[in-house]
Amino acid sequence: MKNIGEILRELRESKQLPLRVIAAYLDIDPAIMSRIERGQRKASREQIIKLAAYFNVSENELLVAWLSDKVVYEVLDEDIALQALKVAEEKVKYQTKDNNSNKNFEI
Amino acid sequence: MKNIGEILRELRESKQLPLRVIAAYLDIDPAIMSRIERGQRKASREQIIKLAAYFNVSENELLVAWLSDKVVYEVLDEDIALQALKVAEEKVKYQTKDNNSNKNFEI
DNA sequence: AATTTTCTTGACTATTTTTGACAAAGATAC
DNA sequence: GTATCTTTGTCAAAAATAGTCAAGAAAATT
Repeated sequence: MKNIGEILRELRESKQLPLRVIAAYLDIDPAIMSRIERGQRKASREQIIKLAAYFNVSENELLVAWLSDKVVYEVLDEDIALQALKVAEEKVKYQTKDNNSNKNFEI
Repeated sequence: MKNIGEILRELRESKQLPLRVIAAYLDIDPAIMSRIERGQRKASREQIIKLAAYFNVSENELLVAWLSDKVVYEVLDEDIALQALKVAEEKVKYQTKDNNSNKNFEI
């Protein structure tokens, strides 16, 4: 299962493009793009969407890879990671079924 | 499924304690504790641990409630939330089985 | 092998987010 | 109706994030 950085690097290399070109497209420094591909920086949601369009790949797939990476990063050093993810799933399911219960996530 | 704020509030009210007391124990302003209970502020990991000890409840359970809330908050406005959580689970499982593969989560 | 291009990294800055304090207003309890 | 408790708005400090720039390392080209 690839993380978003690996995916982006493979997409770019498959087109034989230098970081410079992608970075210019996103209007950021190549240094940042390098770090994103190596998993040292997080891409923003908007950057992922632009990249999906650029590479002409499924926006959803790319966003899932990106968001799941963010989640993994959030729980990674916890040994209760899996437990927490399962509970989070329950909470998300519950919330989407009953839209009224957004009550306590107002942060 | 209760979120961490509800849990903390119920614990406190079951002991009939004012926010002031818990806040003093955590060395924060009661206003902050109020917001934590109402889900408007995130507690820190350390605060949760202290509270588990204070209320004499399972630290693990409290941490799971807390961490899953954080995860839910991270994915909440995405309609790919569930997909992302499932992928995140896979990634976490994979990572713990093969410790070598921390490679691309170095942020 | 030398040169050019690309990539990576470290140091620095700016911006945004988070965290907490304080005070005032709103509830509740007595 | 006074006192206590809770909530909310605003502000400042601290921390986290996102970016630039430049120098060195690696890779590709000639």
